Amino acid sequence: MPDDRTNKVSCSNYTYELEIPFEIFSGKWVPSIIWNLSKEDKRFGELKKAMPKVTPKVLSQQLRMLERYGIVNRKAYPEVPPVVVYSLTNIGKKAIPLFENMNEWGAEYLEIRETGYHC
Amino acid sequence: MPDDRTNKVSCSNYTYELEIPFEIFSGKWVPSIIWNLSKEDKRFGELKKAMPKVTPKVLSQQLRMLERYGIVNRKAYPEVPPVVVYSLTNIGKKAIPLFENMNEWGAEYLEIRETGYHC
DNA sequence: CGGCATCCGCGATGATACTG
DNA sequence: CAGTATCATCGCGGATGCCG
Repeated sequence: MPDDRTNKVSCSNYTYELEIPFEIFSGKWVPSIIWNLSKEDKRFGELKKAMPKVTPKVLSQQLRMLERYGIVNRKAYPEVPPVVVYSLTNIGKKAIPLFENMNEWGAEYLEIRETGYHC
Repeated sequence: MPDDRTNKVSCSNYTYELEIPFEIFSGKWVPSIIWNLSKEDKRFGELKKAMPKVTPKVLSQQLRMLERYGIVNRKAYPEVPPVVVYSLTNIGKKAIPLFENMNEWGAEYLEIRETGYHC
């Protein structure tokens, strides 16, 4: 987690910069969140609808965490009922290609390991 | 975890193939393991030396898991004292670019977020 | 609608000691 | 050298309920 006051990750606690994305993206629902937001900005309820198996509490938690990390923007409109729109920040958007590559690798992995395997 | 008998991940339990790499690479020390093995094959003790903060138990656990997923090869030579060499499989090697990209993104992230930040 | 407060279980990780 | 055995811990994530 980022520092409480600065919301920044500490500089020197890593052996490789590699550990930073693994720390940031390690939440159970983070990949799905970013995957969804990469297509379009979404309201809390829309995200929730796209991810039926996550509870609101945990979804909210992970969104807040991503916000502190500077990966997502949270924009709240003070209306009744409330409207809250989440979007990816610039650095967040720069992570999208990573996720696309991961997705490709995942497909390749399945292909290699599941060939001839009845599903 | 892979199926007990086939050691294969199930075909249909994923919303996106994206979830597969996140499942496989989610172990706390997995990034370091793969990062190390991407440079050269290594014996258990060499890996342990390169990762001072992991206990042998957990290192062994995560190596076994990666072996079941088909990411690493384990080659044991029946000598005294024993020699065990770990290496990346083909599909494991195909993940190296992903890790390099993650590393780059991590560096970029630090640069953006830590500019002007005293470490 | 978009949360937060509270309680809780469990799996992943860690510490320590021991072994073929 | 390359692990296993045992026990302890700890925090993520889930369930439920309430609120502005």
